[in-house]
Amino acid sequence: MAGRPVDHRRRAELLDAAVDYAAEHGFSDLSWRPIAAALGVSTTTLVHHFGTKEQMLVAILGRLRERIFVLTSDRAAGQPTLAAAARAAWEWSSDPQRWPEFKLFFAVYGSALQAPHLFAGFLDRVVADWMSLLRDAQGPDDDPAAPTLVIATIRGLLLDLLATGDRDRVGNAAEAFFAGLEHK
Amino acid sequence: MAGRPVDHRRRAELLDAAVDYAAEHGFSDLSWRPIAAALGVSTTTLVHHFGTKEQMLVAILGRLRERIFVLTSDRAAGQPTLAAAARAAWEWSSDPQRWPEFKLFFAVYGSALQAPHLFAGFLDRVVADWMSLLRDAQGPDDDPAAPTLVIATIRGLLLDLLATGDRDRVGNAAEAFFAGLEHK
DNA sequence: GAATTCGTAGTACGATCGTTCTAGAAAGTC
DNA sequence: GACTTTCTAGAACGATCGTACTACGAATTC
Repeated sequence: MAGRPVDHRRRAELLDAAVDYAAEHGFSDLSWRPIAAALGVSTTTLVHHFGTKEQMLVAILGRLRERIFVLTSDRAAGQPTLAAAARAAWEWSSDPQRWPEFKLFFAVYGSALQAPHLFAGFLDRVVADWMSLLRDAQGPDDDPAAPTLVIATIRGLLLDLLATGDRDRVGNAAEAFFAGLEHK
Repeated sequence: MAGRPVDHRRRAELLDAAVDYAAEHGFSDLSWRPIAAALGVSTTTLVHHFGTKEQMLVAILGRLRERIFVLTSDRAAGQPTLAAAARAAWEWSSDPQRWPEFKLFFAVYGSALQAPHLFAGFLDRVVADWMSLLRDAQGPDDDPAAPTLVIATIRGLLLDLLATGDRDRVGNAAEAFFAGLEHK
């Protein structure tokens, strides 16, 4: 009865490569053939592993969100205060090495806002994940305004940084924000 | 020598209709034929007024940025303090009636981050326009950190609001931010 | 009214799109 | 080795894409 077993590792490998490709070549114009060519496989292989193109987009965006969240939460989780967690998250996120990934993140975010039916899973978790992470660092004060503000500010500053590349101005603004968080 | 004069009003009319169409149907999958059908014209007419599809995208995003900036600056300009200007900008921007326009704004923003060569004009002005607006309200204190933070926070809060629709939580966070701005 | 330019539409071309079909090699169980 | 399922590739399909070409009414100058 059994036959060849499903190779989950292979799918994960292709998915990560697809995320890298999307970060480099953009998210809005993805199509089977160029991705397949870049990954050194046939389009049939991608179709076999991901189904339809829509399903592949959902898989890419899900993996991207997971990658960013896991890496950021490694740095932000376990911090003693909300301000410390915010500072840790910012310092990791604002590294120019992360820029392609975050440009892709905001491209996906924007697309999701205009196609909520397709990207419902992304929109559901894109704020909630971070809220629960930050509220762990927040301590007994359970006012959701503070973590909401931290998420919004970090993302807004990233949008500025990615658009202008002005690390000095944006970095100073971030520092002012964290300082205000601590003296409250 | 002269012939029929160029009808600039006609182009502006079509462009505004195209922006409305993009706000309703999404930015990433725009193509001549569906837009033309929705606007009740032929694709040839659109090509005639806008040139190539890339040029039409640039025109759409330019007009969108202009529309949002003009309308917001009507409310924010002339405010006595930075906090007042920020509050005015937020109160106008967060109105659910504006959501489709801002979803399009962030979709364009995300696409621009991944195609900076195409959307350089957008990226150049998307922060600079607001900086100059807010620094007028800022008064003698010319530290760019404060207006940078205002822009980032408002945009980050909008991202949250548009993704979650949670007006209470995001509204409270906005209020906390403005209160902090005033007592500084 | 002749000449010229603009606005609009219809048609057609080649390219690319997502997807399906067919087929064979690979990796398991019995 | 027989059997079954997965993985991969190639070819082909119909649809849609951006764009160029042709043509004609509208608006203006001379």
